[in-house]
Amino acid sequence: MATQTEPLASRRDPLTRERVLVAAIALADQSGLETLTMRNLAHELGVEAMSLYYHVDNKEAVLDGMVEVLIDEINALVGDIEVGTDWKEALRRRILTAREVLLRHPWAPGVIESRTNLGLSVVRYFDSLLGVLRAGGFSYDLAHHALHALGSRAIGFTQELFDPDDSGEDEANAMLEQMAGELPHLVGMMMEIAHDDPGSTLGWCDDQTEFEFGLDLILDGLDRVRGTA
Amino acid sequence: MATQTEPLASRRDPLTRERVLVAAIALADQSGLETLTMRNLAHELGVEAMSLYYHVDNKEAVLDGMVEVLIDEINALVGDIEVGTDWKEALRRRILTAREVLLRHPWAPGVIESRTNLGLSVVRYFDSLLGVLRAGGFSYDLAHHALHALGSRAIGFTQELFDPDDSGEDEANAMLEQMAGELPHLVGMMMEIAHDDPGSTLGWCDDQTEFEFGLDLILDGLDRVRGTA
DNA sequence: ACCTGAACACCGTTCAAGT
DNA sequence: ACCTGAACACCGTTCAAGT
Repeated sequence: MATQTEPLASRRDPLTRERVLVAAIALADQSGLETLTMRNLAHELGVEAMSLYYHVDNKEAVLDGMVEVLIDEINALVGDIEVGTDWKEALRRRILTAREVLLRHPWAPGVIESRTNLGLSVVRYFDSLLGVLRAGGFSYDLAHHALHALGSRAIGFTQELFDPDDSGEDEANAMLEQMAGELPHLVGMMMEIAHDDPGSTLGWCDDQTEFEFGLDLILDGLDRVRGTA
Repeated sequence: MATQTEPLASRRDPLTRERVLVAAIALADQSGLETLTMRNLAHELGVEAMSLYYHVDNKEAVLDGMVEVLIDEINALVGDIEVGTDWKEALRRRILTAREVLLRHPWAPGVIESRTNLGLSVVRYFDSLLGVLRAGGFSYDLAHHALHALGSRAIGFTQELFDPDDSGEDEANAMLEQMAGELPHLVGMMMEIAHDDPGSTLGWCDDQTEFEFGLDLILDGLDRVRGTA
């Protein structure tokens, strides 16, 4: 326990690429991606902004590296999951494991989707998914389609179009009621939900439930086309 | 035809919110989203940057408005599609119509996903999808799950994780070959593709085919759970 | 009502210079 | 080898002022 109380890295330790990336992740986790500026990041490391450029090409490289660190973490967890017994379960467990990691880093989905080309760790992750599919009897061609069909779900997230945890909930409800004539099905749905579970309207979506519903829908679909083709 | 040769709007016409949004879309279409700055946009309209703020709250409002205009266009096209004969076909046609519009505006997916709350036009679009599902016999609850399962596919796009049209293709191929030992399934897939269709490796994905494959997989899946539940 | 000039508080980044 | 200070070219945005 004595070693635990030591600081992880003294302010006077020389900077490394690794330390920069870890600090960037911590900063984005705690304060949000919009406060991740080169100046803030440098300040967090007890250094001037320009020092970062000695260890990292530019800000894009920082974002690339943050994703890399995260997916490496996923790869480490996912490597222990056995392949071959049941491809659907093996894939499902990998994806839900990846999701657990990403859920701890709300900035990750947006940053991942903004990368123009993904690094080696993501390639490794997809190679392992491909391995599961192949072991499950998929042709390369069908496995390729499968990964496209899963899309970002393959690494454990979907970008929700309407994010409910925002403040504009009451406002949105008011809009809906006012538009009752123009949006008949939407208000019908809201009314049924209000009836079944009074008090909850827009905040009722359980992201994890929806994610697993969609995931299982696709996995079951793939199982069927695998049998057909 | 004489009226056609007249400029759409004289430089001296007073600015309107509408003209700002249309110009913003045109600028993003032609030069990419990164060149859509308030200054550039103003210049395009023959005006100073600060004049924009008289018609628009801020840049976020411009982006909101651009999405709004786009989805309104989709709604107009989609309104003519009949409901009721075959829900799957009706939904499919709506989604593929939306996709056709979005494909003309490469910046749209990213901007849509970056909105914290979507406007009325998107709500209207989803109401119409809900209508199709209801007419097809879906309960509100199942229809709700269905829209979540479709995610951004419901408005016609998926964010591709690896976008192939970029310049780094040869580089990526070189990486793959070097990593042959570590990425057995990926190189196996590449080799099979190279064998079947020599010369094409990373650029082989047909986005439209993959989109429709995934879409049909989900629609078929929904058809089955509808029967079950 | 509609537009502008000057200015502010921020960015990421370069470059020559320090130790 | 590693870090810094000053400066540059950009952002979005405010505010008082012009017509």
